[in-house]
Amino acid sequence: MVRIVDVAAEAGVSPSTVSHVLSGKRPISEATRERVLEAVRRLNYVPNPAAQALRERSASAIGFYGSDISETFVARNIRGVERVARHAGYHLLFASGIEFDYDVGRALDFLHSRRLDGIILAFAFNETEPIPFPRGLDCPVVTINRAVPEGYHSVLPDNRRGGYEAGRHLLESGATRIGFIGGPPNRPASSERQLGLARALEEHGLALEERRVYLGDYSQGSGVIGLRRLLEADPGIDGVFCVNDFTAAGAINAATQLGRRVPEELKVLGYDDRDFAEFWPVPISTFSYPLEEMGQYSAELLLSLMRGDSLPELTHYIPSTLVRRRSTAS
Amino acid sequence: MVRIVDVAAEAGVSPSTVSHVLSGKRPISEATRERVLEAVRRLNYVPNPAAQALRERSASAIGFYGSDISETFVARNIRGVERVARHAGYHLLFASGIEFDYDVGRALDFLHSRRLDGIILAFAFNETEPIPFPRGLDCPVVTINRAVPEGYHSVLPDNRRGGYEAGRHLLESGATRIGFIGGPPNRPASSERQLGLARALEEHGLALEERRVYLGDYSQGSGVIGLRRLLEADPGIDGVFCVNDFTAAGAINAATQLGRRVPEELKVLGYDDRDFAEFWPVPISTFSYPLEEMGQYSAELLLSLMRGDSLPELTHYIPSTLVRRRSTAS
DNA sequence: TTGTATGCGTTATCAG
DNA sequence: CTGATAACGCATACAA
Repeated sequence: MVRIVDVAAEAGVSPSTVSHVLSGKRPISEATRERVLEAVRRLNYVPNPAAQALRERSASAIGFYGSDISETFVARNIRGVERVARHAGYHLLFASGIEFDYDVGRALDFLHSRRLDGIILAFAFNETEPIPFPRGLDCPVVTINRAVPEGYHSVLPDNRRGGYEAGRHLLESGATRIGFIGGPPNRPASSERQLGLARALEEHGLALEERRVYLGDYSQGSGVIGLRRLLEADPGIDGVFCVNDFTAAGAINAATQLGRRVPEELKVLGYDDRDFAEFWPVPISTFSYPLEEMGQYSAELLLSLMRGDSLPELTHYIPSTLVRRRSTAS
Repeated sequence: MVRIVDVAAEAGVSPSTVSHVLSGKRPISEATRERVLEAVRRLNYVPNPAAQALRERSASAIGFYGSDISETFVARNIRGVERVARHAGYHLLFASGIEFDYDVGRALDFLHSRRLDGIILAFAFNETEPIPFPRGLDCPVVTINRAVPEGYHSVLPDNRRGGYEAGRHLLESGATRIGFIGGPPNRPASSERQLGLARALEEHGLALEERRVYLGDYSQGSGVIGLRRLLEADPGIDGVFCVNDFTAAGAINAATQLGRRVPEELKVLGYDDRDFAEFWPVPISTFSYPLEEMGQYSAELLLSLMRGDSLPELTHYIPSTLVRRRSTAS
């Protein structure tokens, strides 16, 4: 492996000159500069990152913890993170929750043992549960899609607003007896969307009636069952907001089987903009997240923190965007 | 940050003793051993990885290049890789193709600059194109889902066999006039599945007739168009093998619109086992890949290579598994 | 504008 | 069984 001294010898200068040429941290005469750069090129010199890290007390690396990388949303976050990180000269060290039995504490210890300059934690939507959260970390941390008690900065989708816009959209498309098929009651993503929906209805002088709410488990199956239950409770329902596209797909399937035409007799609105939403037999109206942007934003946040900036707001809400398709056409 | 000398002081021994206790590379008396371990615990000592890397000439890190991490398949590969890598004490450095405009060479240079001990390249299925492949790397490399000219080891799905089994399955479920909706002609995944299908038909005394083949672009839309074309060319078609589930979904949509009942009048078989295949209005029979296992296997391969083993076969085929659902029920 | 010398924290060689 | 010491490759404080 070629070292800085080799380059120095080749260029006929001292190692420190080579170092300074490369870092630009002190003035160098154009002549020697050229010579050094030429030598670097000729020998194909790349600084040894371990030596740099040892010397600089910084690995130039950011840790990315993805609770479940095989979940598209987490995977898309990482793209945004990567773009910003690499641009700033940082590498990404990867750790997934699955390998640590979703024990964030252990995963963080692991990342931490690598002396990273910062850590980003990206969580899947609809995820299983509270975070058994870590002890004191001595590097900046930003979380995506999960607010964390201890006051770390987090980047979150604005679920409340999404739910509100869902309500507005269903009302605008002509529905008046509107139901909700959600996830388990303890999941913020679901309950906040429900709250948003309720507010939109209230503003319109309507209530989100108890009997028109079914809480399932985010699955397609709970869309099927949920829709049946809702129609039993109130056969006049003409619009359903589903907590995600899986549930919406199930609801549409069930509606079709029961002979209710979507969207003519029943509007169905999903969330997440999964790939299949676009080409479902009845294309599903839904909300899409700016997932890469969320990754990007969180990385920018982290870089600020790493620079020592102290940023005021700890929670950063990112809006989702309504995607209009046939399932809610009026 | 606590260093090895601190631990040594705390335990009343020399740094070298601490090092040896931790590495187990030379005999240590039980007494000092205990004392050292106790000190390590008390001070919460973690060796500085940069110093280790500098000294050991190895970063204990593996590079993972994912051509497109937001593609579920690549994402699931990484899980298998991670499991094996971490178990062997390696960390994962991440780089995605998108950030390098899919220029594998540049991405590899990047990873390489980190002096990694090995590199895994995972490619998406159905991907855009030939690999502009890298110059001489001085560390072991294994690719997933893409054979590479220069003789690197690669782990590939057995598409030929998948196509063959698709043909057998369609025949067994009663179809005799069987068509194929594929991807672009230059994609090995598609053409190999087609070849496998053709062979299964031939063994049965049937031919995969030209007019019963439509080559699209892997999308849902090409399933729609493809099925129409196929039915125009031969209204008697009673079975279609689609190159993936998107295409199969489109084919089912089109069939339904044309009044052909699936599976009663037409069997449709997909590939990939996408999430929606399971709950498509007509659940889609398909093939699932052992994606994590492929990741695992490639990591094991890489570790062997890193140990200096020289392994004979360069290409390792992994079979996919038929998943029987309603779309091909007899 | 350039060069010399030191230390980052670890491991391993050599001596005891 | 244990300890002192050198070296890994770099960046910088200091000297010129």
